[in-house]
Parts: sequence; structure tokens; C-alpha cells
Amino acid sequence: MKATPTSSSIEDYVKVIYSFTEWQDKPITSTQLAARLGVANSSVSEMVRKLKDQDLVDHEPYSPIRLTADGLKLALAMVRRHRLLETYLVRELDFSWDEVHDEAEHLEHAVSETFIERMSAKLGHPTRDPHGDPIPDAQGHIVMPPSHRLDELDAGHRGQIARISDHDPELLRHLQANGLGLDTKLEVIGRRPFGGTLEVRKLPSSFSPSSPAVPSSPDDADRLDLGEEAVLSLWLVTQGTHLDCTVQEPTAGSLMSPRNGR
Amino acid sequence: MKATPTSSSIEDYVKVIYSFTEWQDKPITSTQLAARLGVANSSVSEMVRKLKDQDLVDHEPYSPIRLTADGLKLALAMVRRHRLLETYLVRELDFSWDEVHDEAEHLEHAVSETFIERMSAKLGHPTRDPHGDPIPDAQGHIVMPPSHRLDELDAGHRGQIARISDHDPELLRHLQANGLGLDTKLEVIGRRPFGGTLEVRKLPSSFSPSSPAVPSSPDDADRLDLGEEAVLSLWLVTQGTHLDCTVQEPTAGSLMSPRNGR
DNA sequence: CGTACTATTTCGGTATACCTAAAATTTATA
DNA sequence: TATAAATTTTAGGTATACCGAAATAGTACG
Repeated sequence: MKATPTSSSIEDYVKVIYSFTEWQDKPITSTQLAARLGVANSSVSEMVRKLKDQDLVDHEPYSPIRLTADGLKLALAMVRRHRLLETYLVRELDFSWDEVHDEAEHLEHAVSETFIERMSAKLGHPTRDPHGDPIPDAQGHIVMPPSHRLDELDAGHRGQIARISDHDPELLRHLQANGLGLDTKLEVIGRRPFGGTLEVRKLPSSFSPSSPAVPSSPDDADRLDLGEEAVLSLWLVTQGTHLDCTVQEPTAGSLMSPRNGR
Repeated sequence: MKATPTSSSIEDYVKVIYSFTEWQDKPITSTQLAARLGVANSSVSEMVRKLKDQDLVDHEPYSPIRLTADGLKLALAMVRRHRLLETYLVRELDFSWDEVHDEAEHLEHAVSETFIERMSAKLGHPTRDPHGDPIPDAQGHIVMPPSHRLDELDAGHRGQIARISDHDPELLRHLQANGLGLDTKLEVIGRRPFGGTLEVRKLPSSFSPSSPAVPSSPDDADRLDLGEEAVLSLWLVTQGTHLDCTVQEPTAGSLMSPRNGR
């Protein structure tokens, strides 16, 4: 089965299905999809049937939903749109970090391919957006930085913030107020038992992992406690490896394995 | 009756109703509306009923359709969006004159008020778009240049191109190829009987109406014949008066009289 | 001044994308 | 392993915005 009519709802469904597996690989369920889209479960069931008819997803009743190669291609095109738009809004129209998401959400369905490519050119073909998310190229190739979510790291680990989830503008403002942004260097000091908080220390941006001499400032105003939401929203690149890459090939028949390579 | 749900269809209807009376004052009929929107007459009848319920138009069955003050306010907001977007696409994203219309048509329904105002600021709050159409300000005030359509002018009239209808990208490219653009100075030489064509002469841009000495170059390569479509798509400002203004007040209870002031 | 013609509206119908409630299936637990 | 609980699907229904065909109102002219 195949058809062309790609509505903006279809674009949203496919994008959410993709996003779910971008940083972990369990496929999404109907209920999770419904929650993320803000629609009823029954709406998802119907829509998934339609997506299946158009060969955008694989789905057996009562099982999770996976993108086909075509679905992945469409999803990556939408993700490209979204992330380029966010980057553009921040760089060219003085939008702040926390304002761009909703605007991009609407624009991504309205702009032409021409618009997207002109915008990408104007920006110098950026490869990551203001939150650190990688931007697929026009062919749908995406390079995932080998980052780790803060809750996976133990005391002593050092790294640079590579990605900050953009779903909560509140949190973005909070982080910014505490001096945390993309590329900020951090060291994990320790985990507070339960409650999900983590103690970290900001490292001077001059600090380089190739000079592992610890610039331990004795008593430091750079210590911070991060709450659970923050811990789950921050990803670090832990190597000196600044952009170690994995190229995804969406045109291949097989699905990508989007998990980072270590 | 009043309600808030302003869909993108409603926005289109209201915008087309407004546009029809922007340069002449006969109100639009159902059939004309249907033709311009590319929908069936029956669709217009239904939709006009809805617009009336929302107090956006005045309409008696079998009569033409007029905007109410609320409708005019919405229309001017949409026109502002459209024209700012066109200006932005040309100035910031290297779109050409003839490409912008369709793109703006989609974007105008998707962008936020914030986006519009940031864009306007970035552009230095322009007052006319790339085709010469006036851009209403954020309060819905619009300044109509006192221009005349080329078909209303007689031999000997001179002026500057103030507006070029943007509905036919073909025509825009044709005019550009013949060196005609916004602010090009012209003199009407004569009318060819029937067939609608008009002979004009390009004047050097240095030519000023305050020095009415005719710089009559004897045999001129600057003569052009304009076909009917071109004649109906070009407006000239004929005075030295470069931006003589009329301010429309859409919040007033009465409808504006959008015809230029002579 | 009535009839033919045109413009406009009304009347069923369609497609998309939702919803709630009920039925079916899977999973978890006692 | 049977039954309760949770998940997922189906069934029936809503709103928007279209359509074509039929009915109705207005206009034009012989």
C-alpha cells in the first residue's frame, strides 16, 4: 500500500514515533504515542491503521509501533525542519532558547522545501540545533553525538553538555539562570541517594580533557544540585572526542539503530 | 453573535473579501469569492453563514458580502502577515519577487504574533512589500499610496511604479526582464486601440517631476508595449507626492473607504 | 410581464481527525 | 491458571470544510 497525501497530523505522528527511539531503542506503544500527541488512545489506533496503509509504520494489533524505511525518511525530514527552524529563530529572529519549540512546531508543517534549504544555507548548514540535537541533512543522514544522559554517569565523570531536552521551557530558563548551557563543562561530584538529585561542579570552559590535571578549586561556588527533571534532561559528551559520529542510513531497508555507539 | 475560533479557512475568506475592495469599492459577490478561493459556490454560501455568525461579515441572502469592523480588523492582520512575510522572504532569504506569494500564503496561517513583530523589527518596520502593496501596522492602520492603475492614465502622464499585482509570477518575470520594477519611472505615450495594449517609455531614474523639462530622447530604445494583463497589473504614483497618505481606522464602527484619495 | 437565464442557496454526501464508551486482547496477580 | 487489571481496538458520533445536484431568488429581454 502506498499513497502520497501527507497531512500535518501524519507528520506529527511519524515525528513522535521517531523521537521516542532517538535516544533509546524500545519502540513506542499506542498509549505513549497518545500521551505525547495529546490525543485519545482510540485516535491513535485509527491513525496508526492509516499510517500502516501508507506504509509508514509496521504494526501488528496490540504491539508497539515501528517506522518503516519510508516512515523514517519522512520523520527525519520533519526533524530536520523542526531543528533548522529552531536554530534559525534563535540566530536570526532573536527568539530565546525556550520560545522556539512551539513556534517551530507550527512552522514545520507550513514551510516549503525551498524555504528549508535557503534557511539551511543562510545558517551555514548547521549540524545541531540550539538544544544540541543533531540536524539531519537533506538526504536524511543524521550524526548522533556519543553522549550519555546525566543519570547514567557516576562521580568523577567529566564532560561537556551536548544536549538539553527542549520539552520544558521552565527547565530551560532554570538551567540558564544557573549558568548551564550547551557546551558547559561539568564534573559529576556525587549522587544524593533517592530523590534523583545529583551534585555537579561547573568546570571553566578553558578546561580540556586532554589535560586531566584536576583544577580542584578547594571550596567552590560552582557546585550545583540538579533535580530529577534536570538530570533526565541533560546529556554529556564525556570524551575529548568532540564529534564522534555515527552516520544513519535511512534509505536502507533496515531500520537504524539510533542508540549512540558507546 | 461572536466566537473566537479563527481557522485558516476563515482567515483566507476574510482576506480575499478585503483584497477585493482594496483598490476599488464594489463589494464582492459569492461567485467572485468562490472563484478567487478556488472552491464551489455552495462552499462559499455555507462559509459566509459561518462568518456572519462570528460577526466578521454583513450579508443578506443574494447580496454581496461586506466585512464588519471585526472582519476588517482580522483581514488587515492577515494582510500585514502576508506582506511582511513576502518582504522578509525577499530581503532575508533570497526569495525572488515571483516566488514569495505562495510561500507567504502558507506561512501567514502558521506564524505567531511574536514572530510577526520580531520580523517587522528586523526589517525596520517596512510600510510596503516587494510588490508595492502597503503593509498595515500592528494596530491595523494602513496607508494607501494615491496611485492609479495604468489603464486609467492618458498619453503624457508620467509617474513611478507604485504597485505591481503579485498574482501572476509569469508576468512578474516578464516585467523584470523588460526592466520594469517598483519605482521605475514611466511616461504613457499612447494607447493602441483595443487589444488593451499601451505604449510607454521608461524614464531615467534621475528624472524628477519637479523639473518637468521633457528629456525627450529622439528615437528611444526605452519604448515598450504593455499587454492587457500588464496594463491591469501596474499602478503609478503620478505626483511628486511620494507618499501622500490616508490613514484607515479599522476599529471605528464604520467601514473604511479604501479608494485612494485622488 | 412572463419566461428564460444566471446567481445563490439548500440539501444530501465525503474525507479528515478527533472523541467517549464498550468490547476485545494482553498482562499481571492471587 | 483463572481472574482482575491494564492496554488496545472497534463502534458510533462530532466538527470542519469541502463537493455536486436540485431548488430558489433575482435579472434581463422579447
